Amino acid sequence: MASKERILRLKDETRNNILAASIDIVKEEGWQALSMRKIADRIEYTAPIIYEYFANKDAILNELTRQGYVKLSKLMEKAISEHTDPAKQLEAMWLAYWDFAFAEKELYQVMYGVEVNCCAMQNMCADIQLPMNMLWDKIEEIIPAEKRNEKYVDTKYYTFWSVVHGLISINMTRKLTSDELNQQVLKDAIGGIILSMR
Amino acid sequence: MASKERILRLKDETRNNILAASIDIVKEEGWQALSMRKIADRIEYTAPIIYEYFANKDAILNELTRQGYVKLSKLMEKAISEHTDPAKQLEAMWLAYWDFAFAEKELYQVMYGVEVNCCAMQNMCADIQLPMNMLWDKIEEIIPAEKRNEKYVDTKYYTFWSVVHGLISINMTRKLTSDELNQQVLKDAIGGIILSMR
DNA sequence: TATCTTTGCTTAACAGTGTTAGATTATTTA
DNA sequence: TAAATAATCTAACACTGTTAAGCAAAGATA
Repeated sequence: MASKERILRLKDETRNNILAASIDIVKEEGWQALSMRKIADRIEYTAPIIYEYFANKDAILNELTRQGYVKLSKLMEKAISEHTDPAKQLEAMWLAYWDFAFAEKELYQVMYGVEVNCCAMQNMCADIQLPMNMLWDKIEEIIPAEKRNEKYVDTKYYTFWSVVHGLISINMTRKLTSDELNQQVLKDAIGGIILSMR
Repeated sequence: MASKERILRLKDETRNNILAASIDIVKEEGWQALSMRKIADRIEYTAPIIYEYFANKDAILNELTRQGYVKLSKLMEKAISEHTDPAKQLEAMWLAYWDFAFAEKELYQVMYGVEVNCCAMQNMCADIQLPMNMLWDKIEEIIPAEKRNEKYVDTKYYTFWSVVHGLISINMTRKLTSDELNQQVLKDAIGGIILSMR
């Protein structure tokens, strides 16, 4: 009767192998290269048996996403445990979040819907850089002459852009923020950064 | 000889039809539903003729991306023209950016690599909400009792998250920020928000 | 006008995708 | 050993992006 357990253990192993193969493929070739047949190749099975372990491809992504959040939670626990001051703890938690994003880039991508857009970022033409330049120049204009230098403008530019783009993409990928909250965050952040520049 | 021009005009029209059909499909069914054959159906041709106008599917996305940046630039010009104070102008520009993102949601998605992740956001399980809750609770802990209420914590939480996630995804989709700049933005923003809370 | 060439467009195909049904093999049970 | 069950594979379907070959109409040339 112990053989039942052995078999269950083997099944569990295969399930893990599927997940491990998936993340390996993604790390080597990117998300768009992940296919059921490629996963099957790695675990030395044919594609249909994957469906004995996961309902479909999305279910695999879902499980990887879940594991990503678990990993992130653990890193945050660790960050907390390394400090006593709550403010320091919070700072360490966000830095852990940052580090996680790049240490587990592929997981972060699927967790938060970040596409590595082969095409869009190319120096396709001037059009793409125009909005960025308009903002950059306006920021430069506002900064008092004595503080004004390229690095400072860059910092402010990316701070603005990060908070606005971040809030937009959070809104687009989940649907839990209220309009009122969005406006609050937006106005506060923009106003705050403008104040900090003068 | 004027017929040459007429024909060129017709070709240009077809090119525009391809782009218009593409964005229509995306608006109706999302980016993952966009296919060459579907585009061809809409413009009443077969798929291969699209390749007379665009090298491949990516080239269509690229052109839509470009047009997105042109639209965004115009909206920003308008924002500038409606104010005289530079700080007001800058604020209006970011608000124009925000409005554009939701008015032209599909364009924004392809311009900035935002995936509408059918799966990830579901209330799949507690694991997903854990990191968020940890951060939320820590923020609540830091805020002085007299200011502490749910709305305020929410605002600060989303401000933190937006700037960190925004900077991460900007880094992941383009490759132009330096490590030094990232750290500068990150530390400044986190430190700034923490200060603003107390 | 009759032939030749170019253009516009389609059909057919290739290699790949996720997914399912049916057949086949191997293992366990009686 | 025979029957029943489980594990696995083959084959297929309906898609995907993309390319090559072919056809039919239009234009140019003689």
